[in-house]
Amino acid sequence: MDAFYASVAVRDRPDLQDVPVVVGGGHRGVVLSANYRARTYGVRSAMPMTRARRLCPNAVVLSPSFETFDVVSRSVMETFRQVTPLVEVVSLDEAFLDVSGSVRRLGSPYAIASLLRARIYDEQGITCSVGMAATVAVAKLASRRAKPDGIVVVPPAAVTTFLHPLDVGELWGVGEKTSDLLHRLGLRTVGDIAHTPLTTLQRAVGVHLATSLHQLAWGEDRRVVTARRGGDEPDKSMGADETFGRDTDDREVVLRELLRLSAKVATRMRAAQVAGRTVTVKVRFADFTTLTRSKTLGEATDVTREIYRTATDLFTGLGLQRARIRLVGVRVEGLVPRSTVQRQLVLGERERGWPEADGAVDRATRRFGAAALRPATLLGSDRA
DNA sequence: TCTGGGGTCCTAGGACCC
DNA sequence: TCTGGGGTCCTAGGACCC
Repeated sequence: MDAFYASVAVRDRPDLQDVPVVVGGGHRGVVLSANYRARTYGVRSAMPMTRARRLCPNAVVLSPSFETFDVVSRSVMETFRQVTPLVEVVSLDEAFLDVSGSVRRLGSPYAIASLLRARIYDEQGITCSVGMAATVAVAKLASRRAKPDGIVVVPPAAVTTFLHPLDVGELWGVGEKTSDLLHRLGLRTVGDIAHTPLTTLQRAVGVHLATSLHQLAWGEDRRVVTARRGGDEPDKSMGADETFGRDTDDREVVLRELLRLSAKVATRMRAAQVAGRTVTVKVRFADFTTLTRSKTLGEATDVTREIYRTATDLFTGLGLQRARIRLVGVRVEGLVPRSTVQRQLVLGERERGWPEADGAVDRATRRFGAAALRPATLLGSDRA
């Protein structure tokens, strides 16, 4: 989809059609999506909202509505599945389709792309762009070239001609840091990567990335499209973090936030019927430096109190003195199905304890809403 | 009022086991 | 003529993706 969140947000607001629109906001947020009008001012995704407002003071800022994005996304994916069952959902607004089996029924790949774009525009009122190639990686790059509202085909014979002039940063797996590193080494284009000895590349960016980049630079990509929906595979970790409205050095404020985040994560884990062994706490300071501390428990847990206790131990272990803290986070890794963990009986432990309390909280909030029941420490932490 | 929140994967060192 | 090799697990940090 082109500028997905922004497109959906303005879809029912014709008055905003030719106005710069930015989806994002929050007190210290970033741009989640900007329509093409806003982009002419230099506004980009992931940019701090402060900067976006400075670049484009007359932009209309809309809050994201993920429920709506989710609904639109699901229908778009269903439309894709009418063309081929081989739809690999990458994110809310992106998917790979293997249409090789649909050609006889629906015509050339180009015709299929046109059909899809027309259907999605009719049904959802938003535009999308399609890249077509014999490999997933090249199709992805082609789709970027096709934006907005277009189609780009890269036939097999044209792959290296298409790839080699591109900046190294275009390749999947090359972000800002690696791009800078490669540029410093004089490697600016995908062609440069292709013509650099693999060993040289490996010394620069590590064996794994080097091998993958070298292959991609020559258009080699063994990945196949696998029919997959978002959330098909179980999560390996679940976490939550939050940036404070303003930096804090108040230990009580931090601990309260750790409790809120622990409860949020544990609730999600119980809903998904998983438990995890490793608890990680993340702390970001006012200067944006970030550290993590983790602890692996003897057995997996989904108990709010156990996650919280581990998180506070880890935080306390840092021995911070009046540090200005910007963000804290809690993550649980090593998730396994709840049914596979057998709770160890601890000598002297109550027959009923925190796990039962969690169960009661879950049942109450299912019936009466998330605001129905919460630790007293967290009362008054929002307006509910 | 610079810089969100949800994830995954890789690297590297050290402990520990056989 | 000091101390191998292979493996797993844990921890911390970092890069990347959407």
